[in-house]
Amino acid sequence: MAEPDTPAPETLPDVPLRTEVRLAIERAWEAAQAGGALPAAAPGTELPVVEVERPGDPAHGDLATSLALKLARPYRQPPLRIAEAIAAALREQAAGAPASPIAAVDVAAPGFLNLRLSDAALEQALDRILAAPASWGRVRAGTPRQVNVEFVSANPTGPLHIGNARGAFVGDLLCRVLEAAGHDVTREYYFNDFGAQVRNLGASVLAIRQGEPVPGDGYRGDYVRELADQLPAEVLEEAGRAEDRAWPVGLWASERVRAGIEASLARLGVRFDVWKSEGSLYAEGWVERAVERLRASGHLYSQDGALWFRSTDFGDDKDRVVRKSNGDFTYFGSDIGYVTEKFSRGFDHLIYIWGADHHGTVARLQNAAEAMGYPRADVEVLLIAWVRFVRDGREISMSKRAGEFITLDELLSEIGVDAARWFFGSRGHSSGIDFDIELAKRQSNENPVYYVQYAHARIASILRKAADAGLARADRLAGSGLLADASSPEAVLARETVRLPEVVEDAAAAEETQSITAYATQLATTFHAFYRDARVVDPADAGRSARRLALVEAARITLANALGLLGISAPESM
RNA sequence: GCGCCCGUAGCUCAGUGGAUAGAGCGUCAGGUUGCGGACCUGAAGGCCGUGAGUUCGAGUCUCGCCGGGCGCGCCA
Repeated sequence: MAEPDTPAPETLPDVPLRTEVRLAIERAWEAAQAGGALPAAAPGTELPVVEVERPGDPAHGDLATSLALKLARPYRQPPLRIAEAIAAALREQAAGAPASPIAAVDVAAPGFLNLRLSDAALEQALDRILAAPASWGRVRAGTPRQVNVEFVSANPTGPLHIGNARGAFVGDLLCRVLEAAGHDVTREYYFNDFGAQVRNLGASVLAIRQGEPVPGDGYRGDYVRELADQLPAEVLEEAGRAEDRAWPVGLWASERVRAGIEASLARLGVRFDVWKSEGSLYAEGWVERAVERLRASGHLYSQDGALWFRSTDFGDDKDRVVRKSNGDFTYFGSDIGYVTEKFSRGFDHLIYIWGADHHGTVARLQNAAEAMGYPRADVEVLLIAWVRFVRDGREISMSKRAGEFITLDELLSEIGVDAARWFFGSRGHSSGIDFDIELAKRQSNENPVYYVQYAHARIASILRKAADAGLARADRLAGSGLLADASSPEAVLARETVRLPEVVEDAAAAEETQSITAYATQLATTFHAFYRDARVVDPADAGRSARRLALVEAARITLANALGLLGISAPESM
């Protein structure tokens, strides 16, 4: 086979190898069809799409597809025969294209196509990592979107507690993954500066400041006392003149609390692009206009002095009140205005990250969006399952009003940001979690996150050792013969290292991050095995050392970028 | 009662309809004259809640049942 022309690595398209292989299979399928090796599909049957997966057993090659099995019915032919026909077309294709990523094609019963990647393709991928490390793991989305992700959105009536942690991490991780997959993401925090709870907070602060008892449904907790102590004289004076004394104090207090929340989130590495206040939706007329839009299209009616949305027209159990008989809009009314406001900013996809206890309100939001003419699928709600926080076997209450909750800041001082990010990032958002604080503290030293970070630190140490020994890394692996032995430690590590873009692609498509933590753990394991079997720094063989240095540097970059995607640090030493 | 989510190893959890169901922790037995032992090798441990169905193929899809969680306001 001729030496393939290697384009400058920085100009290589960031197409995962898996995607190249999928496209090759599609072409082979078409060729087999056109060449008469495959019959016409039986009428009325649906043709499958080509899916390529990593086989669990390395003996089955690097990539595999069950396409032939799925074609058996439409083609009314044994799957093995179909597999052979596509395999033949693939081999012919690869023979005619020296740069083909496919080195070998095998057919396995009952009809799998098992493929092995070429050394040249793997080496090129490694060179691409070394040439442009910062962008490694970023992929081009099929259809890039302007995505608005709204999360946390806790009312600024008290500091964030550990119950808010999951939503904060899940939201931030999702944003990072979507960005890596080529989408344009805006992180948004929606907060209530408008309703009764703000006044309630103000009344509580005022009561404490004036030495009166806190109202029965008021807020307690140390932070309320601190606010009372810090309440400036001018706000107090203003309250004294106001008809509703709690209101100005509440506004002042909630802004203080909001700023505190922003600072807490910053310590988690979570930053928002937009802080949107509910009051601004009214001030700018969004709610009124959205309601008018629903009215004009016949989706509203009046009853008992209230204004109702015909949610049942869209399959809801009951209609929903938009404006109460006292003239105030409901929370749902604000939501309707907010949807239009978000779309007006040019987003084509909205993601809301809500606690599972809000699931009952999902349908009405999507129904209203649909009624206003927005695609239902572009108003997506991810429900985060409940985290049951336990200390010494006893559930911890998270009530702000009772004031006996654990704050986010306290949690992080106990287990650390990296461990917390890993904990939430490695679990699906829809399963309930029991979180035992004491257990988490004890296990934080055994946390897999340190295993991955250790692998990174170990490579960094090797690179330092190599520099001390005056060994340089190879500037190019393509054509180096590094992978000549397919069962060598080098080949195993290389195959694992080049997978990152596929993992990112899958994570973004699934809107989950577990695949990334799982991959990072796997890559760390593969590296540790490599470390055991292959000495990198060896002055007696500078050439081999140079190639291995390039390989472990590619693995290091991959580990660092995988951790970076999760917002987790990749230390040079631990 | 209705709706949504969940049920996988002792524990905490992964598992885009594909080949022998995985990881970490825990338990047990081992490993270092050399680049970091926060490491490595091996073992034990599973009727994937349960019963049917769809499929060439089901932990994954459909339906029923059992168990757990959360909702079912002119609250936010």
